[in-house]
Amino acid sequence: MTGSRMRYTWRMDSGTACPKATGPRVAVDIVIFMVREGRLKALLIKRGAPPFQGRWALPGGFLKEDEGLDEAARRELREETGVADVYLEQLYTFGNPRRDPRGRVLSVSYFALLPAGSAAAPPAVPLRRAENSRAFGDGGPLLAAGGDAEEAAWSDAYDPPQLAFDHAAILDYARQRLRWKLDWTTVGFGLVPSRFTLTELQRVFEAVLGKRLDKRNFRRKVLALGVLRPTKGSRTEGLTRPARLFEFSAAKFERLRERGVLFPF
Amino acid sequence: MTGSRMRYTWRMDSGTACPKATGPRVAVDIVIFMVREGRLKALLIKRGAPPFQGRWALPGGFLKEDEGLDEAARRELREETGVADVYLEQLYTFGNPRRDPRGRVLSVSYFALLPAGSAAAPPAVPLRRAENSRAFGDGGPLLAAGGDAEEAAWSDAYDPPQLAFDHAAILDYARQRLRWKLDWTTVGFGLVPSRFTLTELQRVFEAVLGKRLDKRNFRRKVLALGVLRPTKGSRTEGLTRPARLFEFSAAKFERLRERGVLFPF
DNA sequence: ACAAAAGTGTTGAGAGTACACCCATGC
DNA sequence: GCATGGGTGTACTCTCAACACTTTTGT
Repeated sequence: MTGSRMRYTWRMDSGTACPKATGPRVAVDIVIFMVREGRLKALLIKRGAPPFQGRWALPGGFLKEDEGLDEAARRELREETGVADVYLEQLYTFGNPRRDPRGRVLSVSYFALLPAGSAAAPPAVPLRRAENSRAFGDGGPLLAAGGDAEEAAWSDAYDPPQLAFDHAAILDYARQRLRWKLDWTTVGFGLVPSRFTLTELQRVFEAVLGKRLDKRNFRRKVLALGVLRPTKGSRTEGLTRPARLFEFSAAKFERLRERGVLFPF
Repeated sequence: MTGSRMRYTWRMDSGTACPKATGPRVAVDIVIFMVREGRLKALLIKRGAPPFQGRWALPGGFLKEDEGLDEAARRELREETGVADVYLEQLYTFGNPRRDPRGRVLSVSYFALLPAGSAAAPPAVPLRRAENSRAFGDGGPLLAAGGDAEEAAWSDAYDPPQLAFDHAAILDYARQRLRWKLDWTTVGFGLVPSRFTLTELQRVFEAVLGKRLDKRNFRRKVLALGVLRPTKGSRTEGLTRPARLFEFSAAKFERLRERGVLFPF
């Protein structure tokens, strides 16, 4: 048996004095992925307050009363990046009693996928010497509760700096999950804007998987899914032959669900 | 915006008077799977106290202070079934603010796999008219905090009775995850005792997938994994030719990890 | 005409699926 | 010797991986 044998007291009321709902605090942390410069990046925040002041950490904040988990994650996401309507999936809940030196804090972690080229996010900066400041400002990030001087930057997801708390494990896990799902589901389309060329899509897959793919095989496979619709448009990258723009066809989704190809959840 | 705009206050101390750690309460609920009578079953508990008194629910209880999530899940599992050292995996965290009528309760859900034929678990009883009483008794189940008259029974996992809270969704999700992982990982071996015949293993797979499998293909596939070692022993099921007993060879695991076949986590 | 990326087919290997008969044992 | 489950092999299909050249455009 560990030290505390106490069982929480339970009360039906909700908004009054203590002791009321006495549980651990719950943080919602998000791994926000995006492909930039041909690499998979994750958004990090520099903590402005102890503990781990000055350390990089995942964006996140505390769950509010009467707020759902997904809702909280979307709120954080919006606060950090200004985006809504992106792919968001719950990852795992980390609950080591010592993961936060301040006391008991669970972290319900999520991962989100931002389309390559999205605006409303901090510029890509080599994180080791990040000098960029906050590049957004509606509600302000919650993470450094009480802190100020924050920075946000896109870090290489495969080579992050030292992170606060157990955020390194969270990031690792998110990377793993993303890679795993990339092959068996359609999450990959979440990393690409609504209209994209097949080469762009391939670059995104390559960035996540960390290896080159064969152009012909990739195109065949992705087209065989039957969820891409060619548009009339094309995009000319530099001074060369224009590439056809495709878009994601939500209509053709259901066939895949049945095959179990889509997100299993 | 929802009603409460309050942000939790944060204090460094931990064990004193309130206001201290003010977060939602956190329950740990477990879907305990087992194959019996050729069907996939899940262990359910009849609630002895409101809310949902008399309703069936997943076994579970509240997270204790200073207790890790996995630790809590294992404790619950031990309390409900007496077993330890079985496959246990975190499933998902359910956080709808209205999921518990008493107030805010998160449910960190797990699923566990018990080897077919394990003792120390309630007898199989048609759940609709379950008459069996508690068949175990070290700490006693935590779930019906304050309740008494509990029962436990194995329900068909594909056709459960009406469940309390959002436990139906949790069970659904667990079934889905189990099925999904069965093909791509080695979780299936968690549902089988340490030594088993190939037919027993096949029956378990069939119960989970809900369909018949071809004997020859099944054997080829499962042997091709290279993680089964034939033992000297055999088991004679009834009055017929004895079947070879196999065991799981943990040694040959690592090859699979690399191929990504093992649990992705 | 040339540079630069877009686009396109074929072949071989391995995995999955469908399918039917002989074998060892207890009675 | 027979009933019962244990155990085995082959052919077809499909998916995946390897591999190189022609086309279109802007300069």
